Amino acid sequence: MATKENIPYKLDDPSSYLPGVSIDCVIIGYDLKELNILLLKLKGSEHWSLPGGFVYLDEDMDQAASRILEERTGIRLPYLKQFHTFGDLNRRDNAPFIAGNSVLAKHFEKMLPLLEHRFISTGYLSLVNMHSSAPAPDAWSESCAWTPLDDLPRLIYDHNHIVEKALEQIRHQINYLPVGISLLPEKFTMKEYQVLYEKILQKKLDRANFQKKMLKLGFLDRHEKQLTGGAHKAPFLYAFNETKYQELLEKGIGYLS
Amino acid sequence: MATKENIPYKLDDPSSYLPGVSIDCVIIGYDLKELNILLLKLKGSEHWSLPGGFVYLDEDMDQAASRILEERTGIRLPYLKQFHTFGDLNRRDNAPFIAGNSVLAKHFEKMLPLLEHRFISTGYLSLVNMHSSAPAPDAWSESCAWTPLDDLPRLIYDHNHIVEKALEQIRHQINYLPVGISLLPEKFTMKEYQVLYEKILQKKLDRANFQKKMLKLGFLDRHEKQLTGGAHKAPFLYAFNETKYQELLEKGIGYLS
DNA sequence: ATCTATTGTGTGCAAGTTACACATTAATTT
DNA sequence: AAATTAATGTGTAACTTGCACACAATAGAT
Repeated sequence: MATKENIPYKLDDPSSYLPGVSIDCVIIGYDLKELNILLLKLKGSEHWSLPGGFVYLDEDMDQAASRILEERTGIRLPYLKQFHTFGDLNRRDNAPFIAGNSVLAKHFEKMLPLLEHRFISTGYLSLVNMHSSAPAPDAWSESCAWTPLDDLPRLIYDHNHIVEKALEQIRHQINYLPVGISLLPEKFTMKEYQVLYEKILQKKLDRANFQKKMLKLGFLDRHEKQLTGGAHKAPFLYAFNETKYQELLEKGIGYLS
Repeated sequence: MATKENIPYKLDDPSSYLPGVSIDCVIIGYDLKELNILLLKLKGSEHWSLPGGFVYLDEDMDQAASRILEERTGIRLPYLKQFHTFGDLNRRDNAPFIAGNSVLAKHFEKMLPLLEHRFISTGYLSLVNMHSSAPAPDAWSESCAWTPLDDLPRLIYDHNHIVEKALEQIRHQINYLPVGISLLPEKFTMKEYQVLYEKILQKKLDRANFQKKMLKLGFLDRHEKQLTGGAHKAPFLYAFNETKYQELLEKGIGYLS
């Protein structure tokens, strides 16, 4: 596999890359308040984008997705799930960062041939714990930050569309994705777990039935109660039994529609 | 949209195409006996492949899928569903048709630059009535034929893998795909409908429950009985009420797992 | 000691799933 | 022409799941 480390000279050489094909990563995090997405702001520009990049000539696309994410954000995820390929002719229409950005232009002058010609993009998806990883911008980017999904800015290219498709995918596949174990801290209350589902599915769930359903599935270990949470009965803390969770995930977990 | 008709000169000019990106079509048919897939055999070669091709520089990928299918097989389908993109480095390893095929080499001599360099492929899927369309091979192909899925030959490149992924997709999405209306003749017996589901899901279903379930959904119109079917009670013939079927399809129809 | 807000569990009913049973009937056999 | 055969159409009982709401338990506030 080609990486920044073992073949560093390749980084800004367009002939090292497969032309016409790029990858964009939709990385979703959760801070117990709202869903967030990892975005980059290009240097000398006010425009945000998904962390993306091109595929090396001697590299599988799935590997490229992990490498690109790590290079651009510092976050290492061994497994990203491909969800859709975006190939509309006009997908790069909204590219305000290219023209008239001298700071940026210098930075990837050499890469311009790749960027100027049409390329498609394959979207990759992952759910991560926001607090277990510290995003860091790469050389092209001014910042790399978690952004609330409800408050998404206008992104470059068709990246807003890519995010929408990713969220559709998550909603549709929620029973087969490790939403709980990926997005929650090690220990959490049932309420917190439920609210996560409500944020993803964008609808209210019945508290009593949610609790019974998840407990019945048997992948949650109950721990001690968390006190000083307010003037009311204290909730138990729960944690995932990772083995059982992964087993059940293959058959589908939780709320269907 | 670019087509063979309005810009014919483009056909074998590599510079008309987006490099690095191809499309392969998985077209599934059913003859009331078994599931079939549409394959091409290249001229002067014993090797079969999926109908595929490259994307014009001025063409959306979704449009390209329809155009490619029509150019290569004569079958016109306005809508094909993208299901996965195949980007492994070694996906074109099995390419026995390139070396030492003089008949073929002459035919797309000009296209060799596109074929020689690495390209990824996006798989597109459709379900069609085998008997309502007559496949015809293009200039590069010796034949274009329906082939039983149980009896699939070794295909070029990673095309066997692409077919597997497509079938996975069909099984997984069966409740949201128009399997019945696409694969059955206008009128059919409940048994025939059930066997189709059994072929796709690769498991036996309970006859009585299948019948009641499908009837209860209300998208089947019952017609006269078909006689002379054997020494037993004659079955009714059914037909789809297309409006109701499409309505219900969005919410999901039929057998889940 | 009482109140408050939230948690954990129980209950009833509707709906769906699953596995059979049974009556019906077109064509074949006798 | 009557009996037989084999598959169809429908019924039913046991079980599970989904859904709405009730109620008791309780940590901290008053």
